[in-house]
Amino acid sequence: MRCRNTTACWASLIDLTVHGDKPGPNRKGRGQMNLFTEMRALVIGALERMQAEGTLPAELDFANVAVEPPRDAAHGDMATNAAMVLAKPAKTKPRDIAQNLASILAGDARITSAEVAGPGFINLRLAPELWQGLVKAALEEGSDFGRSTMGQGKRVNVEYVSANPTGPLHVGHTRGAVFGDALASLLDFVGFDVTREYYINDGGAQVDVLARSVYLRYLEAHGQEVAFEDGTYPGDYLIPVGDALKAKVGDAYVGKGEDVWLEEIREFATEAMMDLIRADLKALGVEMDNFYSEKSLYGTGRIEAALKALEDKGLIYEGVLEPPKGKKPEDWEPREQTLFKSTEHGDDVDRPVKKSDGAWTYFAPDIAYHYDKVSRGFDALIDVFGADHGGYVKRMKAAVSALSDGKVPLDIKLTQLVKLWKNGEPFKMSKRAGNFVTLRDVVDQVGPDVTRFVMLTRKNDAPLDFDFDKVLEQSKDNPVFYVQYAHARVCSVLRKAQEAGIAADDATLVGADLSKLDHEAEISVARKLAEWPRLVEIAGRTNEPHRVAFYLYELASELHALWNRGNDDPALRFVQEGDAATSQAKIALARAVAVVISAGLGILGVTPAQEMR
RNA sequence: GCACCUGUAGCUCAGCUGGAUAGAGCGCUGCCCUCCGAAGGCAGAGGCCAGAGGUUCGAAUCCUCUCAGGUGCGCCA
Repeated sequence: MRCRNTTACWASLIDLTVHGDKPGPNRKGRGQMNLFTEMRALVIGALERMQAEGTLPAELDFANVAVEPPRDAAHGDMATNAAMVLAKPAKTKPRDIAQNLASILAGDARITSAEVAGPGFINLRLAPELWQGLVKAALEEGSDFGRSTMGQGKRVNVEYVSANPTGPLHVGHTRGAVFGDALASLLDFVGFDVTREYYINDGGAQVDVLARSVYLRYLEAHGQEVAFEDGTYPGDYLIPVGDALKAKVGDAYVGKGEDVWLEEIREFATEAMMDLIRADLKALGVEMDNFYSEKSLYGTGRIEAALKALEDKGLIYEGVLEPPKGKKPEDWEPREQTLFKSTEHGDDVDRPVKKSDGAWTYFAPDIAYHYDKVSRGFDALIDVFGADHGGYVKRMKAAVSALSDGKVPLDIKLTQLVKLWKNGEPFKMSKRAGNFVTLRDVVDQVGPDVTRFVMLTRKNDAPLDFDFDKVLEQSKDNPVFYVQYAHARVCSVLRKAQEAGIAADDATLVGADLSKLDHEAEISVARKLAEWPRLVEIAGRTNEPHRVAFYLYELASELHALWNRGNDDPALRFVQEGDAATSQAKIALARAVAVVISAGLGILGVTPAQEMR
């Protein structure tokens, strides 16, 4: 196991060895079908037999023994590295182990061939019955096919969006929202108990600015001329808030000083903004389990309690920080501040928790918030930040490490910028100017499904180009369309079967004679289907939902390829006129693809299309 | 100056706790669609995985250094 620093390691949370030996019941009580873990169990069993026979030493660690899909399909269906991994500890040549192991494996009914290749790989070919069984399992388990118990029901808190309640969500937030939401769904799918959370930054100076901006709109609503100077939010979205305030309090605040209205307007405006944000999220299909208010930390002793916890560990002191080396602020002068000794938990410098005037820094409530998350008993935490917050990763991890005594891992995922394009021109946004591109702008134009899928077609830490024209294009160049089209084609096949008088409901298909599925082109699709349970575990282990999107593209590609083969070879078409039994077997395969696409899109939060127009 | 992220085909990007001859789409080249499933299909060319060392049976992947780009660096959240 490899951990980057002394803080708790995310990977340590889950047992990294694949445990498919005994398929445990999932939440619906159904068995789990994962051919890779099944074959790995077979390999391990064979190795143990070799130990019993004395051809392998008794004391061996099988943790690194893997059964994987080969890169080149010509190598077979699956490959194991067992011989190479074990050669050294067993003090034997890889090929000797491999020969022995291969002959044992070849004796199993599920294996049609086991060949030693390359430096000591064993390439396995699986009996057709296994692929047929897999298709059947996919149909039986439906949307639960691929669901894993890897997370062991451990509780994970995923915090995402957490935009300041000062305006509507913009495109950058959209990516964070989609990413966080898909990640949460993914973790749920692999067996974690997930809480989706939004941290409302309603305690800082920015909500005072909001209140003053709303006050200006309020005066405007009373017919006054107002000027939006620097340091106010000039966006139009505050006009209705000013109107609403007028409707609520009449002219009670007109001509009055801040001491009269600031606090109340702040409350009013923040609530209005959160309503706006909640509506934005809903339009995107994001639903939080919990909204956590920063303000609730102030005046309740909770920040003090969190800092006390650090102090009790000897991690708080009064000191003076060194100025930054390269870019020295003009007005730099040494000041004594209250500091958190984050360097003891992997940070580069200690961080201030109090400003020079004695007020808390923004970091203090963040510490308290994460302390609260730890106290609520989560086994792991995930924060999704914009890439511009990359500088806070280490200090946040340090804080959580200190507060949980290294027991609760915190993974922080950064989402990179989204570049918008339209008509070949880049779209610019500027929150200050008040004319930024909002989440609504995007969702209204292309819909939530396209928005979500496209946002996940790139790794979270890579910049993303979002082209309004291209994402709506109905062609193979557009992954959204390509995947949706595959699902729609299956739906079309089902409709066609019905027209031909062939029963194609799932109950019938499960009972179909799948032994008819023996063509290489069909097995190829089943082989890709078999990767699904494995893929979601990898994606869940790395907290990378984009892998699901890429997999779905590959799976769709397999279906399209089979469909195209049907153009040339009528025997490969799904609906075989006048032959219900054969049709049902082929349709079962297609339907299994649709089931997985549907489940995968479900994780991404995208609705599968029944038909394309 | 320091930290983090990024560097893979002409372009945009995948690449599995390290695995075999590094993949996809676009673009390019060639072939195929009068009709039954072409909002296309098939095939091909195209790579010093930024560079240099190291660890390993094995490195795009792990470690060190260098180069290039991005982001961030107390009294802003």
